[in-house]
Amino acid sequence: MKKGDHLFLVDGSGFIFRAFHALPPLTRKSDGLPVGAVSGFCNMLWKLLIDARDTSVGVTPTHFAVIFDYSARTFRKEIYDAYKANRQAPPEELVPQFGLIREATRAFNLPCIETEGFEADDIIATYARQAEAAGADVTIVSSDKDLMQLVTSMVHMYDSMKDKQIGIPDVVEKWGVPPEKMIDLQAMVGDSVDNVPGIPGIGPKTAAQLLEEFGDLDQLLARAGEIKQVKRRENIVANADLARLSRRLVSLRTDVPLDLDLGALVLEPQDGPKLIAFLKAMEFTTLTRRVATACDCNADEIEPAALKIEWGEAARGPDLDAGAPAPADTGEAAAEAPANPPKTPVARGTGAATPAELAGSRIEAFGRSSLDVSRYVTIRDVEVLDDWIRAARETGLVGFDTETNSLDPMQAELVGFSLAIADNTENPSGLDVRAAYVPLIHKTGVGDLLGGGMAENQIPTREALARLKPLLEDPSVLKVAQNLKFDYLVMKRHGITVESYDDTMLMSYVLEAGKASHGMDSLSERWLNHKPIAFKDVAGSGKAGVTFDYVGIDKATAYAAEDADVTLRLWMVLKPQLAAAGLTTVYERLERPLVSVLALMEERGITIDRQILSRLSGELAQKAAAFEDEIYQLAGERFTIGSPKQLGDILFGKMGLPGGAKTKTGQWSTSASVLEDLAATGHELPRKIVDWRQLTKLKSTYTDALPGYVHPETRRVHTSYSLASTTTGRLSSSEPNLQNIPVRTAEGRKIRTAFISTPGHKLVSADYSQIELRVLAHVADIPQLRQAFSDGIDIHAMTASEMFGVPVEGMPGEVRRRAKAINFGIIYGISAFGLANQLGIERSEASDYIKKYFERFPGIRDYMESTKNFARENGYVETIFGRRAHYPEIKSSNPSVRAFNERASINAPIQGSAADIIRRAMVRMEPALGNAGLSARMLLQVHDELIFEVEDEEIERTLPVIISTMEHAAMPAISMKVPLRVDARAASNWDEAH
DNA sequence: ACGTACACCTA
DNA sequence: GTAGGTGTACGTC
Repeated sequence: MKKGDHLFLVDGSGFIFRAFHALPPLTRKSDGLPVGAVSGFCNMLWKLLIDARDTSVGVTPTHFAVIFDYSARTFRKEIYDAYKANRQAPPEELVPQFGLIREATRAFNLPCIETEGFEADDIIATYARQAEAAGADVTIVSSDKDLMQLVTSMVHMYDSMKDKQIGIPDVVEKWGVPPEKMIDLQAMVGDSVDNVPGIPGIGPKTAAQLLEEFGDLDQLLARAGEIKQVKRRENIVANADLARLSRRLVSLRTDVPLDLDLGALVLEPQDGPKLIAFLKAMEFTTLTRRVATACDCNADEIEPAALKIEWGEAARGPDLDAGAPAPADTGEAAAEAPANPPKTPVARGTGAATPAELAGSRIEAFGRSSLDVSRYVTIRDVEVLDDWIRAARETGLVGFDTETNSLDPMQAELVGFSLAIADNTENPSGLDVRAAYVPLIHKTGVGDLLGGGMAENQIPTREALARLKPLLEDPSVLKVAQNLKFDYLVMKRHGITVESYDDTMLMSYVLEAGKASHGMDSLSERWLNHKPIAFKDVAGSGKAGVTFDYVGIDKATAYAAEDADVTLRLWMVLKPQLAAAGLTTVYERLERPLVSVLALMEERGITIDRQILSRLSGELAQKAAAFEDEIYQLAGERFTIGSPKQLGDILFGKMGLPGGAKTKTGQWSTSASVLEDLAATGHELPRKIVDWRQLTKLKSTYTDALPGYVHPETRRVHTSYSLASTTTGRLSSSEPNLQNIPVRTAEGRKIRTAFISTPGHKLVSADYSQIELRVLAHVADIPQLRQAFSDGIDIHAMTASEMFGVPVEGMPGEVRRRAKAINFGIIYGISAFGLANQLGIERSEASDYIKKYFERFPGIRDYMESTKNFARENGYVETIFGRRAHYPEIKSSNPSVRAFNERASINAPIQGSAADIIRRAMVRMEPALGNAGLSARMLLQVHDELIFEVEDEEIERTLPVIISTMEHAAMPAISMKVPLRVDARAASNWDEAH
């Protein structure tokens, strides 16, 4: 084992315990063998392997072992006879499962490890320390506090049930002491379950406080006389020996003799048939199906394994006859991860051996297939609708699309919906798709003044939705949509929360960000060789355009059913490509879960105070008008100040001022920087233009426009986030864009005061400090940067000090400003031209700075070079989580196009990794708040900042949850080499909270 | 009515 | 120097 390797150590006994208690006790195989714990264990292990496997970078385990307790008789029992004496015998139905679980582990092709006389924890400790010494990272899959003493910067724990990483800060947060003091803390506190005595009257809080004061247990025992509280002092003095004994009991041994050395723990590929044979023997149908899909095996052709453990009639528990026994599959389903679509019927029967082959054959097959428009049907009564829904349930897969009368999902009314089903019983390659449209509120007539009544023979919306709801909310049926967030919101507003879904737009985004667009029409042309009917061909456009409820039902069916059909076909083409490219984890962890999170945020919206905006607008109008008068005076005529062309004529023509830069159309530029330069040479007019522009910009874009976005019913502003419109993985916000609300100038900041909390609440703003520079320090592994961030030093001052040899103390502001510009320049893929522009210095001087910078930080130059080379070789770059950003023009023969692509590909891993981190934080935020019993509502995201609305009384408890979730968001996939820092504040408006 | 250029707001 | 979105002017259809 070596540096860069990653060892996963699964606490098998802990897994069994949790699996047993998480599942209904009566889960049995058809012959009565209880298998609930086995089922839970297999599901948890499978999920862990899948979650960890698919990414090409980061957390991928290279070594893996599942560790079990051997027997109750351990060395601790020798030390202390009462150890674990309280422990009851395992429940009767668990006994036969221990052996099965070991068999299961071997069926997964994983080392199954136990050593006589030692507990699983000791084996884990031994392996963890050995791996750490070899320079490898370790993840201990357990949430047991007894293992927390092992946590270091290299060794983390991972609670797979809660998907929660436990690192040093989490231990400190939970117990009040760092991991290395956990032994002393446990020794003092004791453990009633394991019968570790501890010191009476000392709990975790007191123990942490005493350790803080005295350093460690030995010091405490030696100086116990100093403790003021009489009772506490007496307890400690009287029980000093018990505390020392307890310490021996809770200290994990790191010298357990091991049969297998680290090298033998190398993670082997799954043996599909072997695993399936075991799972079939256990009658775990859902997991069997899922594994078969992942391995592309045909489970029907595999014989169930012969089990070593049989369960005879005589051994049946009496409870089995008492009530109806639950089928084995029911218990298994209860342990499934909620968002995991269990059925992928069309994935089988193709004979493809690898994901890449499957992807290739799908592309080929679907590129040739044609859509059978004649089979599209209009559903006009519930009986037929029920038939379709039943078919969807049987297939476990359905294409879904909504039709509405507005592009704004917060305003849209549901006009109809369509379903597409893959009929794979006749055609195993899954090409046979049938689709239907269900019109709900189509009108007759053209919607003019005469109105036009409701068209006939439509299912009442209420009735149709009552039928549809169980399907959309059924976790065992996978719903496939294009840009699902829209449909998700529309359905949510109709009381339906879609569960188990895939989004073809997001799949395309993960596969091809930067290379191609992800709209349905272009996806269809690209992958299906089919041009779908254009919306404007059914609904018209412009003045002649109508909303979809005024489209005739026949035309609507052709359009809408086709959308569902195309979506389902796209899914079949794109899904295997994710696996083939190793991008499933990116899609499942960074994209798909954000659909519901963002939908929720958009639905919540944020309150704006229109009075404040209206007052500001008036002030801005007055000030702008005053400038206009002065501008006309100075220009000697009236003109359209907002027209760069007219302004250029005045400045550079009539007034004869020297022109600076040119725009790309050859006009003289009138940009702020040009005008600033002119102002500096003593001209009055340019300065006034700049000021006028600022005022009118604020007025038109913000104070005048924002009130128009207030929702008539909610009275709040609901932005729309786009998940798939940037190359790097950032979100974007529009209608209105709430990611560019002014903050830089005092005048602009006033607009932020109009974003307010509802009564009894505050807005909380939490933002990452310097996240992109921290990511840079991590990916380029720059010692000085890592050190500075670890020490909490001003990073720009440090840079300046390194470069110019100026001490940080008393550094002139200008020196720091230059270093700051350079740091930003680095992130943007620095060029001498750009840096010179930014700093207002000569290109040659900027060039010298860059040279100097690279001398001081050679690792940055290396990073940039290797990133560019990677981009040239692969056509894309990757974030630390494996997200790809494509730059197909990086080899352009045009030097400026090429240089631009090089800078962008240097920037993308940095910007994109930061974007991935906050995405992970957002995905975890809702459950984190929920688990903490907090009602805080996440409202907005602004790239490195999250804004929440929090009840006044909950603010104090909420801030640490938000901060911790954000700071630990990279883990466990990535252990950052620099800490992430988050600042958070609460106030009644966004300006003060920020 | 729609598209492009320019300018300018954010991280 | 990176990544976005929007308003205005002004061109084309």
